[in-house]
Amino acid sequence: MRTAGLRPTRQRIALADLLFAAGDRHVSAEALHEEAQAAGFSVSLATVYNTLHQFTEAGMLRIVQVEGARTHFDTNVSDHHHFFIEDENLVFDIPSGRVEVKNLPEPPEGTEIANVDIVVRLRRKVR
Amino acid sequence: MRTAGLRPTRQRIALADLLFAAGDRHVSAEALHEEAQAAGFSVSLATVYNTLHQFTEAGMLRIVQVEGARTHFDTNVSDHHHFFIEDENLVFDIPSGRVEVKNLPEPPEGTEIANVDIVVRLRRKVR
DNA sequence: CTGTGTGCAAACTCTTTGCATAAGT
DNA sequence: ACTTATGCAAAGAGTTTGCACACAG
Repeated sequence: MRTAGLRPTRQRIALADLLFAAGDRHVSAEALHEEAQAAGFSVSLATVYNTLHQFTEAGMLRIVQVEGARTHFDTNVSDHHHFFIEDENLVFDIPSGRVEVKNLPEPPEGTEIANVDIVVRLRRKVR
Repeated sequence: MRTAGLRPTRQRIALADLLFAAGDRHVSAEALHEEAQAAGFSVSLATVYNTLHQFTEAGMLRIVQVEGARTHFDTNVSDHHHFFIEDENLVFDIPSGRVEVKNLPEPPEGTEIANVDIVVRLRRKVR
């Protein structure tokens, strides 16, 4: 954290604990905020946003934009793709190395590919 | 339009004209609203939103969610994917039939794939 | 005429910002 | 002490909604 030029404040440490304790996670700012409250320490929502963005700039998180409005932050910063269950606001990784994209067209004149995002939208089976 | 159970009102007709006159288009509500104003007939932004959603439900448009916040509506309702130039808010189709996804993993127990969206994010080459 | 559509403004959701206070080093 | 972070509340962007008036059938 220090190497990223970020002061290890209480709030940042607490949020980092929540984020990186378990394996890969996908959180929205609001979800993380609630989680922090539930865990008993108070952080303002604004600070959660700030912190998430600072972590993102430091390369510790990446942003996954799977739906309008809400932004999801992913603790897995390697190159991979996502499942998304619409009705539940749930994002999770597609096991990496599995998906392969073939025949990507050349990008138009004067542009280059920044990255390729694949989102597989899921729905619950109604039985 | 009538077959979709939608009354062909002035506003709807005018918006449909703008949308379907030329080939495939990708518009945001705001962009279409401005375009209507520029074309000399007044439609309220709320009506543009309503109309776009009604057209979407009628299967005449599809929603492309490539970035946070803004929603893009696509007049090409066939199965295809998109290029997106971030800094210009520009969405356009990847020539269909070209891209192919291999090795898609099985969706988790109890879910099924609703659809697969591929967004190729582009950036302008700086020369 | 009757019912659906439109326009306006207010409400809403998610996110960002400004500024005084608090906390790290 | 000096500087950077935090918290709050207000502002902002995009979208939706409620309700009176207008218009298509």
